[in-house]
Order: sequence, then structure tokens, then C-alpha cells
Amino acid sequence: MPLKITTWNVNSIRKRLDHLGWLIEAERPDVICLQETKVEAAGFPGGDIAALGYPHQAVAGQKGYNGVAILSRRPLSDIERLHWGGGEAARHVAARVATGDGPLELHTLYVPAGGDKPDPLTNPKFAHKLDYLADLAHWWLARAAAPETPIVLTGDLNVAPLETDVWSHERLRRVVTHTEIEIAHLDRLRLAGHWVDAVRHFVPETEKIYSWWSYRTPDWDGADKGRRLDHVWVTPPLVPRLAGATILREARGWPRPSDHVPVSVVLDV
DNA sequence: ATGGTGGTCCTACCA
Repeated sequence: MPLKITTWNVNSIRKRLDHLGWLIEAERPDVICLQETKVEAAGFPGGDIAALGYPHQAVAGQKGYNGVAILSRRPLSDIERLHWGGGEAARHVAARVATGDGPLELHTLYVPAGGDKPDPLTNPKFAHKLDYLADLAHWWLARAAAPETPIVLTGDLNVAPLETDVWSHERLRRVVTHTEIEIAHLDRLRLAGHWVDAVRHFVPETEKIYSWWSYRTPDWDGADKGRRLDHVWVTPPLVPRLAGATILREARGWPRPSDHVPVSVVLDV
């Protein structure tokens, strides 16, 4: 039985409930990982989402900012809310889901955006972003999860690591999300967990792919000044199980869209 | 160098 996992930064779940329905119609995911839900857990529209077919939910919320959730057609267990880089921001939730091959560990993350200036000495938001990634990588190393543990990491990692993950490598190499130091931090995290980029498994590195287009760019589609900030990573035992990946670009053209689009991966598990 | 849009919640702050 294939398992389809979708990750999506919705930029407010309360503003995007219709969109969630459209996503479900388009992709029929088994698991949906959300970021930037922007609502306290108590205000999370869990009933509406259950009615859409996702009664099993792992939610980490806070008022107005951040917020992540895992929505599932199948039961979730071992729900954990995790915090990195200091503070209690709701940016990381983990859970387990059963498959025919045993349990699969799911993580979804909303990595700090990092502000405007890519200088950790003068921009505390950028320093926090680097600390967040470094702490998380360190935790993964200390945890020493065996590489054979099937783990899927999803989310808005707010880093576009490859030259073909941005519309212009030359224009963005000094812009937050595509700087050398952020990419180095993201690479360290990826190596710490033995992860493989599941979307790039299917799309050659020569091909440009994006998951985010700024609200501030007029004609997002024509200008196509996108970046790939949203990722799905899998550990080695899942690599031979990878059966497909989709970026739902059309979602950026929906009415009142999120600035991110859903990214989906299918696993034959 | 600046401002462009959209979200939260009501005054700026964050993306």
C-alpha cells in the first residue's frame, strides 16, 4: 500500500481550509504536514479537518505565529513537540504512523526564516536560524538513530540548497535562504540524519524546481522568481521505496493562495 | 536603496 506524504506551509490554516480541501482533492495524501498554521492548539480547526478525512492529528500551536501539524488518515502515536535554538516556538512536531513494514517516524519542521540581513553578528534572527539548524543537527547526532530507522523529515526548511533551487543563483547567493552558511548548516543536518532529498531523487540537479513564490512579486507565474524552501527527506531504507514526487505548482494560482505550494512524496511501504 | 503583498490582531511585527 503506497503512502503519500504532503508537506505544505499554509500561512494560516484558518485562511486556508478551502485550499486544504482542494489539495486533498488533487493529491489524496495519506499524511499532510502543515507549517505556519498560526493558531493555538485550542483554536486549531481539527473538527473541520477530521471531516475532510484526517481524524488523526498531531498539533503544536501558538497564538499568531508559527505552528505545525501532522494530519493523517491512519492513527498517529508517540507525538512529540520539540524546540531548538532557545524559546518555545511551535516549529517541530513528530509522530509515528504504522505501515505494512512497521512504524514510520514522521517529523515536520518550520525553520526560522532568518530576517533580511544574512549576518549573524548584526541580525539576531539570522543567528537564531543558524542556531536552530545547528541544535537540531546536534540533537540528531547525539540521538544516534540507526541509519536503518525509517524516518521522514518534512517541512519549510527556509533554505534553498542547490543552485537550481532558486531562480537566480547569482542574484540570491547573498540573500537569506540561499547563502553559503545556511546551506552548510542544512547540509550538516541532512548528513546528521543520513537523509536523502526525496524530490531531488526524481528531479535532476540541472532542473530548476521551486515551492515558494513571494507575494510581493507581481505576476509570480510569468516572472517565476521562485525558490525551493519546502523539502521531504527520507532515511536510506526508504530510498528504494520512493515511488514519486510532486510539486503542486498550480496551488500558487488558487484564489487567496499561500505563498508556498504543497510538495508530495509517495513511498511504497 | 527601497518597497512591493499578505497574515495576525489592533499596533506593529513577521514572513
